Amino acid sequence: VTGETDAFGRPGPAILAVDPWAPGNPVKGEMRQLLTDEERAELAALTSVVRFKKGEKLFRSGERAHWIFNIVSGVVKTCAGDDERQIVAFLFPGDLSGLSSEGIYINSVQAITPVTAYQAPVAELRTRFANNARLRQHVIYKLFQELRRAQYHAVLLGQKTAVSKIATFLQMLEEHERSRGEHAGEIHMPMDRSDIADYVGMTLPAVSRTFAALIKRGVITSRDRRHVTITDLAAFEKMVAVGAARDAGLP
Amino acid sequence: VTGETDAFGRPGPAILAVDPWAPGNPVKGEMRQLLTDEERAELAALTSVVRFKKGEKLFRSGERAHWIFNIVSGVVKTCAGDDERQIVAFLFPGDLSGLSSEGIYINSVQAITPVTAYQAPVAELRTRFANNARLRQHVIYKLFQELRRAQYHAVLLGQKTAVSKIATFLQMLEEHERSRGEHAGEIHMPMDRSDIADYVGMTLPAVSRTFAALIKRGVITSRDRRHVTITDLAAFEKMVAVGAARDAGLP
DNA sequence: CGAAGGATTGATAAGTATCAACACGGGTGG
DNA sequence: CCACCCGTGTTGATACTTATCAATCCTTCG
Repeated sequence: VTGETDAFGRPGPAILAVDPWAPGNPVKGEMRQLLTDEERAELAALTSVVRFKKGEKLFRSGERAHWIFNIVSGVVKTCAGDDERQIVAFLFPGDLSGLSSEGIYINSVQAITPVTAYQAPVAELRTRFANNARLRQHVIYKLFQELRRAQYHAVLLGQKTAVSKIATFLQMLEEHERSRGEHAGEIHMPMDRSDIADYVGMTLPAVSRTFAALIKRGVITSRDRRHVTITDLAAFEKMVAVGAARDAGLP
Repeated sequence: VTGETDAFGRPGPAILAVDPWAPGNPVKGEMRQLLTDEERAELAALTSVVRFKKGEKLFRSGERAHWIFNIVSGVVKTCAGDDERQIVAFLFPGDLSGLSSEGIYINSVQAITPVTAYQAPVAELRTRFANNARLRQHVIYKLFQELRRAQYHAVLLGQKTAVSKIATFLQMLEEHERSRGEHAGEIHMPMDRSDIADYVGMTLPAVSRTFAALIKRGVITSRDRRHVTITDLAAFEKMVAVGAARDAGLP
């Protein structure tokens, strides 16, 4: 294991999540690093660091689920089954990947930027689980988090108009950045238009048109294809699924 | 606590799920009761039985999350936020409900049939958690299960045509029945057309028309509004999201 | 500089949302 | 027991929106 470090310069796997039960977080909706430095060091002993180039696959649906991955840097897309046109989630640093059923991966996961990740063998992780109640608790927290994100994704997909979908998508990204203190007034989209289309349930041309429409109406401005800024917040929020972000306890 | 029993005549809370890691289940995709009789008895000591009439709400989004619910009989719908037109899941016996963020429920949950449920206080459940590693493990299994269901729901919502959505929805219900050994060649829909519309992201008239179209094409037959049978399996499967059910490891 | 993949834009047609009227069915009260 | 009534579901007509197919533009990388 090399000396891979996170954004705070600390080594070892990291799990970012909001506590599902404890009220009164310092900042509402802000995610915390759940693992202590000791736990991260302990887990680091099990794991190896792997790197993936943009476009490379971490694993495919149907393969034996030998590994759990923990994203350190970069972004990956999670596709349902092996159909790349069905994106069910984007994963960022601090997220876990490797969902399986009866020992078989049920997703295909692909890097959409250069990615660094920790890789832990499931078998050893399970024995480690047996001895570490706290770790299990943290995994539960993280799964709660993922469930909330999946629900919000469903809300997005349930929207009937293209502008609602794209606006909701942008709000997801903004809340995501905010929850990890990276909010800079500008929303960064690491994925390409085609990935956005597959995530929001639209075609690529429709996504392109919708961004153009939002810009034309003065709701957002775009520095380049991957950066947008919300310029008319009132109009923007009218387009977003009513109260969904707050109600869903994003992220 | 009264002597509430499950379908097998055993008392106490029940968690149904597929093991995410162990291969070689007796029947592929079949859910098991995760809790031992002893664990169920132990949990029963914490819980009380509650009953809800059709249409009654178990809890609302925004309320303090004091309780976790375990469905014993009946079906509930889980709505994102407090918007009843955003159904993110239907829950059946053996499922858990009470997802929260920072101590606040993020869903509104409503009975769509008469419902019996166990109700356990979160505070006590957390202390019980600390002493029972197995129980935590089971909760993790169940959350994996829910995550898979949520992903499959996203696949459904991502479908572009109405017949794909409805066919995928029917296949979800069929797989659901199959996974608990209730499959009888006929699919039962406990929810009304309006709930289906809110779940698949369509309007009520569109749902109605789509069922009519499937019947007219001879793909399904309908005994009454709540029971359908697939009569042309080949045509049916062509309408379903390609390979999604198998790939997603349903349920 | 050229090529290849990603993104935008255009024209057309298919499909669903919408609005509205009507049929059905189950429960209630006479 | 029957009639009525209200909630649920079906059906119809129209307008809007996005999927689709296709051509062009832009950008990035070799």
